[in-house]
Amino acid sequence: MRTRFAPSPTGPLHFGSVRTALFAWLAARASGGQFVLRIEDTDQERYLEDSEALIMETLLWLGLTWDEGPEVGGSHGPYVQSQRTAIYREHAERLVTGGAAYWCTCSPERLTEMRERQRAASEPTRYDRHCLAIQDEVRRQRDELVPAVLRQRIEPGRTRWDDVVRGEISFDNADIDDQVLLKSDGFPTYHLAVVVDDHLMDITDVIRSDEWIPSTPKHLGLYQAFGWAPPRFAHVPPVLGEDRLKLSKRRGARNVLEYGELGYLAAAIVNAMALLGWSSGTEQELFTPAELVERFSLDRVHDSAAVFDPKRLDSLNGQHIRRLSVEELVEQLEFWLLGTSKETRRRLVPLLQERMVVMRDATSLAAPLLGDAPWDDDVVFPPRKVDGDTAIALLDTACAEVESGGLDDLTAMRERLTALLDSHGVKARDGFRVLYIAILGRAQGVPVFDAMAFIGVEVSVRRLRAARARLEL
RNA sequence: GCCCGCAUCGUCUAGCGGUCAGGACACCACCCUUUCAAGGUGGUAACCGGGGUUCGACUCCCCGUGCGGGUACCA
Repeated sequence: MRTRFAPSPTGPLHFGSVRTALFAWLAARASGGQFVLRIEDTDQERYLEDSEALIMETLLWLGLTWDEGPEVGGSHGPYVQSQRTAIYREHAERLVTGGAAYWCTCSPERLTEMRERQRAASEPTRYDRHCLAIQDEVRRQRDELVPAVLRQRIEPGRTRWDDVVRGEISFDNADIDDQVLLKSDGFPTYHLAVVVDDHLMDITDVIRSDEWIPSTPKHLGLYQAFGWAPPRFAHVPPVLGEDRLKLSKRRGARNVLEYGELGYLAAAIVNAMALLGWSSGTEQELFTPAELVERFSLDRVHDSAAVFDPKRLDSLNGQHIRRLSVEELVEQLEFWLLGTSKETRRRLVPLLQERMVVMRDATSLAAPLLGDAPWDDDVVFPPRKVDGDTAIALLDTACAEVESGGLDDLTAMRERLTALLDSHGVKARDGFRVLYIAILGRAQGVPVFDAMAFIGVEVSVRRLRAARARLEL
């Protein structure tokens, strides 16, 4: 199987477009075939600088490597459509010769008016073939350099295909427009380019978003006109935002790379994307990319739109983080715990790992251990259910404990402090909040005894005393 | 307007004529517990509506409704 991802360089990739790329990649990898990356830059007006690099960076980050395409090359290149214009021109000629395409010099104004008329008459809007009837005249106009487009001549009949995810779909050709194949600037439209390229690049399975369903009959018509066997088509459902609208750049869908900056793991993103429209059929929901490759198949792709749920991503990301080995996490955390040594991170990981949803959480969780622990603005101290006397006694005792080597045996120290709280009639769960606030600056965070062991005797004592001082005021 | 597609808990989904309609996320409760998490246990929660077909429909067919997409010299 050979599949491809063919984005147009009109901006960064969002969750929905990458999900489609992922399905194409998984299908190729699952079959042991190839995955091709092709840049569809036939629209010069919408071209956006840097998007090509951004697209590749995104794919690479997620591990969606391509066997052929920009950067890596391949035997079916070039892989950028703007470098293939001669190929399209040549194929367009073949269509003209075979009678499957014709030139049209209709003005945009006439076209607009025509469509309005059709709409008013409850007819489908499609080209009325005005120019087809006067080809001699059109030829003369073209000689005089009147701008012209090449149109596909749609044959009467019915077009049907067996879509890999949708099943049979069919269209009455009477509803299909005589599609523009070559624009007046000489560039091909998507429709011509995609068919020529998919065929020339030996793509066996066209996996694309379902917004292409209505233009598939045109593509099928082109395959027929060229005398080529069409590929299989798999139209995958769209990914919707929480507003139930399709994710799009225009509506501010987030650039996938931003998830990396937020601290999401590539593996978790891939996992979450795969679950949007695909399921394994088993109850397993946590997958590594390798496991996905093993299990994926196009025929298990669901056929209705999926709303992207960020909470689900969070959950998956937390699970992937917990699946990481200590060494892997130590490695990955370098960026989030800047300036720390590997050894330091090794000591931190056990305290952080099960508390992280995104990598970025490590930064705030570890902050009181790596630097100062300024008190949270709305911290209540002493906390509820703990009277001042008890708090003072606990702080003083803890201080003494720490100074006399209590950090060498955390369990024993904890037990003695628990006993102290007991004697004051305060529950450990309430009383120890005093310690959390003193050491971490707030009542939640990494286990406080481990935190004290990490920051050491001197810093622990200083923080305990500072907290104690607040109670005397 | 015309064409196409889709329809199971709030969300992602399993289901492919006979199930107490299963799982995950989220939510709630409890357990564990030095906080927060993590983990464990349990719970609330769904087949869009109407007709058929059938001994029997979430499952098949039709209609309606809703939603999505297309309808460009954009992809």
